[in-house]
Amino acid sequence: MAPTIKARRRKQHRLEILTTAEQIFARQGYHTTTMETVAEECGWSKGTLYLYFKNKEDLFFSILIEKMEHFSETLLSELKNSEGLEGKIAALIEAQFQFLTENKHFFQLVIAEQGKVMHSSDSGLREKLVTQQQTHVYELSQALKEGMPEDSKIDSSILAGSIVGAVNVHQLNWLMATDSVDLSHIKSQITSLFINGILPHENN
Amino acid sequence: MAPTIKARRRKQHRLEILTTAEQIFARQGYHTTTMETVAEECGWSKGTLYLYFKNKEDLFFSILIEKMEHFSETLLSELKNSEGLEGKIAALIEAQFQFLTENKHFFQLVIAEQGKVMHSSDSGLREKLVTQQQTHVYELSQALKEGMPEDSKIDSSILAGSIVGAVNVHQLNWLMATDSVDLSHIKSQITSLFINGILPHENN
DNA sequence: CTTTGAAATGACTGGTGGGTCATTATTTTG
DNA sequence: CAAAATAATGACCCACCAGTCATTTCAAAG
Repeated sequence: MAPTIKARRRKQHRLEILTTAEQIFARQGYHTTTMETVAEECGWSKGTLYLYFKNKEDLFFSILIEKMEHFSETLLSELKNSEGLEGKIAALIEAQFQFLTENKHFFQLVIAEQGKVMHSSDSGLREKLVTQQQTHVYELSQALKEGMPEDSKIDSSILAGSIVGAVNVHQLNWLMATDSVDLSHIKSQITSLFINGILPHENN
Repeated sequence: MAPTIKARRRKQHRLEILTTAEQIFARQGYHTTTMETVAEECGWSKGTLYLYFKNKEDLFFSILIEKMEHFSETLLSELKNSEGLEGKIAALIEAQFQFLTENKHFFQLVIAEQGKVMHSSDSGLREKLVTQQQTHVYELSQALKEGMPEDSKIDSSILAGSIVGAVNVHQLNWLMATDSVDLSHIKSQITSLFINGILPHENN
């Protein structure tokens, strides 16, 4: 139990760096952010960063991977607690918007730095994140499937992907918009859209 | 009429550069592509590129802006030629996938380099492209509106955005996938999803 | 064939920023 | 308190590349 105290401080420092770096990367983008800047904003010196992360890419991917895990777990638990396909879809959309408003910076990163992920020089890190994202959508689709009849003609993975994509676009709009956007309106519209399609129905 | 011959050659050269650069940017990403590489692949020398484009960003944004225009026009004309909301939605989805298969590189750029656009140092170019993208979705939503009843509860701009987003996700999957993906299956699933929602209906 | 001006070249430069490591500060241990 | 171990520092190095410009090539005109 002796290492606990030192290890704990290390974890804490690491987390501080991750949190600060996340904000800066989100604000300035990966390439225009320097390790020097991150260090300053953290209150450490540049060299110290390299005691916690192998290099700039490692720092960047650590942010994405660790937060993505949290995000994924949150969504899945919401899905499991909801009944029926309609309920699950509503919960999925709701949870994504909820997470967005609490984690603006993270979403800015995910959306803006897709290219950084695709063209990373560290194939190990890239693979890890890509796999994680695929697993994420797969698990969503499995959770949705639980609410679907056996003989449904709907491909649950396409459904999951479509919902994620539709939500993403509006999240991006919201993040970039200068004027205010009514998120709850968007939320209910999308939900109704996926449940009812364009056919005239009673609205929620 | 004397300048025509020279001007035409210039246009032609410019286009060759744009086309080649598009491929390289798509393959390697913006930041890992050097002007030297572009020049080599074009069969020109580096200095020559600067006779046609002010700088690297100008080259990059020119690709996006000029092709986006083409893309937008194509979609709109397809929408105008389709009857009814269902027809328009089907046409929109169809046209996007069609354009995708004919312009892989362009979509890779659009998806991967969102961050480059957001964090560009040239605010003029950035504004221009962002406005263009907003206009694009707005025009799509107006075109969809033509097929909608006056009193519809559906917000056409949210509908347009959602379709674009849903399609994007699957396009991204297709672009990154190592194994083959059945695009036509995805196409018909998405179409049916937006028209019917998740409710059991007769399928197309 | 010569002249003239536009087009093309590519060696060179200057700024940048990731990553290192010898040195210094701090903490722990004996 | 001293010695040893650990943490933190930041000046420095160097690879990289966008952009330049003096020089050369080419083509058209006379």
